[in-house]
Amino acid sequence: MAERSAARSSKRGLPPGRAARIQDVARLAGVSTATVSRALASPERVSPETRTRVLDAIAKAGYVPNPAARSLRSQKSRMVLVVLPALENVFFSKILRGIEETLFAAGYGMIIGDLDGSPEKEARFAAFAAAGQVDGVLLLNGHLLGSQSESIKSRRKAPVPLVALCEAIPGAEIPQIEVENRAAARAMTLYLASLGHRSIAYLCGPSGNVLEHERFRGYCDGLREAGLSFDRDLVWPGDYTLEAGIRAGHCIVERKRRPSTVFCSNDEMAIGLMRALTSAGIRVPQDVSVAGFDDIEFAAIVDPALTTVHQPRRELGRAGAEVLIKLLRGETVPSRIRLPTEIIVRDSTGPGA
Amino acid sequence: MAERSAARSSKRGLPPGRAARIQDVARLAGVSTATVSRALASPERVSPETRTRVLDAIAKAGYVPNPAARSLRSQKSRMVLVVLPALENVFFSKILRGIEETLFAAGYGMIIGDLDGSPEKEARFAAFAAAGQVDGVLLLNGHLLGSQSESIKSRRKAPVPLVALCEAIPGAEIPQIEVENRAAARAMTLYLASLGHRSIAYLCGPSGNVLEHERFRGYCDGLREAGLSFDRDLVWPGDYTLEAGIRAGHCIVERKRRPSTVFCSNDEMAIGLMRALTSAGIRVPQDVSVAGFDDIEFAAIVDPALTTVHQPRRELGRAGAEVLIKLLRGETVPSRIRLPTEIIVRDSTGPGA
DNA sequence: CTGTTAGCGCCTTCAC
DNA sequence: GTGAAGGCGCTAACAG
Repeated sequence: MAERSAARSSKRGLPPGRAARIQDVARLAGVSTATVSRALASPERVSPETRTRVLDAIAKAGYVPNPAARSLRSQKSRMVLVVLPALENVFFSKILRGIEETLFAAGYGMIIGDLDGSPEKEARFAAFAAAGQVDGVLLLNGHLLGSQSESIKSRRKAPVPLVALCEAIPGAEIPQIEVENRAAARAMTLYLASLGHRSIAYLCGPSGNVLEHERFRGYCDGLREAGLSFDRDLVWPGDYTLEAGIRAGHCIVERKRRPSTVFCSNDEMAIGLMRALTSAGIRVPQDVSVAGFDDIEFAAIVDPALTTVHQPRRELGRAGAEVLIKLLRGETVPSRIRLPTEIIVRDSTGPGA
Repeated sequence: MAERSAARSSKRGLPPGRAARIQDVARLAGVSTATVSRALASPERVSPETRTRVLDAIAKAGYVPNPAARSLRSQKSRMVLVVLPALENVFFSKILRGIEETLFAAGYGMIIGDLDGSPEKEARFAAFAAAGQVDGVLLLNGHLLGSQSESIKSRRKAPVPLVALCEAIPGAEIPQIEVENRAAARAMTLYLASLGHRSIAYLCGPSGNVLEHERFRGYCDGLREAGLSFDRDLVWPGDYTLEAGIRAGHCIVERKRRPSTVFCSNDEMAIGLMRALTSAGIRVPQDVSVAGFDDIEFAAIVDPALTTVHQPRRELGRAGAEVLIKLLRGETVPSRIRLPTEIIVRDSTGPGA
């Protein structure tokens, strides 16, 4: 191959059009390329004076190691793939922030894979990870990427370390980081009961969602402990969207026997619900109390401000990234981390009848 | 180097622990590696039967080309760096979505660089791009990355194509995509004037922000065209945060002479402002009208629903990504694209006194 | 402590 | 239409 062999000619000085390579630095410093490499990777293995010469040469040449070459040689990309179901969902932005800052500090880059409900995308991200394009994968989507589940089931070790964030992935033996969903939902239910509410409705997230399942179980736990009976009519379907909340609100308006409080399994739905109620002249919390889950930024801003379960989202992201980084370093990690939540009492909940 | 020469031994069948390489496929199909490569890159240059054999072998081997090798060889990474000032800012999520889907469709991956106000991060992202880790950069942060400005100033061509999104970068000769900020702010100001308002206050974004400057000029344009005089006392400092809106609200509460309407240069501030006003018993829009800018998702949900300027955020992301992709393909692109906005009239604005 | 050397896996020119 | 072979830039093993 002679494609660009001309550029290979070894004159002194830097050809202006071309990025500096390790060779250029080596010549400038009067050492071998191996020494340059070592001066960068393990400075202690190089004599101080040589190191200085090399670093000077690097600065003079404006040398930046070529990541593709590095990665081909070392079989490491120093990149992590973060897979999420819907990028525009505001719930993820703070988590992403926590992930990004932690990865960055450890010298890793973050590649975003937005699933967008498309199996084609999912397959390509799986292939992407399988191809060694990334050193690890952080899953925020509640399930493994198509082919990964097969390779895990078949007992062959996953090609890259996987860590699940937010939504536990049942059956998969990968580290999982999540908040205490069940305990939090239980605590909120108990809190509502402690206000005197006897009919506590529950607005569900999408069925089949693991995280949702946990929250629902927490709600049941809470009812039981408060001595309230479970009423199927008080459990309404939803899907975490504002619209689901609004729909649920309309249902309440039409009902004769209204529950005195509605516990929504996320804030978006709670906000939509409140909006529908107040538009119809039903006062929150005087007529109906409403509680949410997540503590998104706008929970504090809506009127009335929403009582909800606070999730430490940034910490969640940090914890997930930290676990993955440890895994990449070959350190052992806990198989499951559960971060505590906190009930934030605001103005959307009041005493029950 | 004998590190893993053992694994290099060429037996038939796939050693289970190792990813398939192009060699494996070539052997399986009984052709050379060059033919495999061609069958993938330019199928028409390979005979149909050979192609079939190769594709079968690829499927059987579960072969996925190694991106690091590809990228080292071709000097292309098929990755784009997206630089943004603050990942947790909900304003960016839909833009990111538009970017991601467009890049994905074109076969590019998206790496996120969250600036987080840290010069260190900025420097590293600049180095990252300079190192050829990515084929192009999409800037959402309103300025060039440190070293980039130098290399552009010094007339050396930028090492990778750059495209600016959202905030124009003055002086930099790179393609810019943005919404009609000035025209939109003018239109909103005229709309407020058309409602009969004579004292239209303006709550600013951070000073020095280019985008903010445009909006402010649009506000001035609007005042002039409506025959209203500019009043320095009606221009208040802000910084795009909810808190700034709340602070501005408190100021209004304390004033004797209140403006009849406040045009906030983003929705967060408008929402904070409304919250502060209603808490103090000032009614929106009966006592004071409030308008925002951006049309974030919650603008439609707050009570009263916010009148604001809608930005086509997803399209913005798409357009930016498309321009960058064209640039990467060597096609010519317009130096500036301005996407139209739309005034969304909701309930936070009413007739002026 | 430093230099020499052999590839990492792929693509592409050149030759047939 | 296909094969042979070199090298993208770097680092790890080995030798000194």
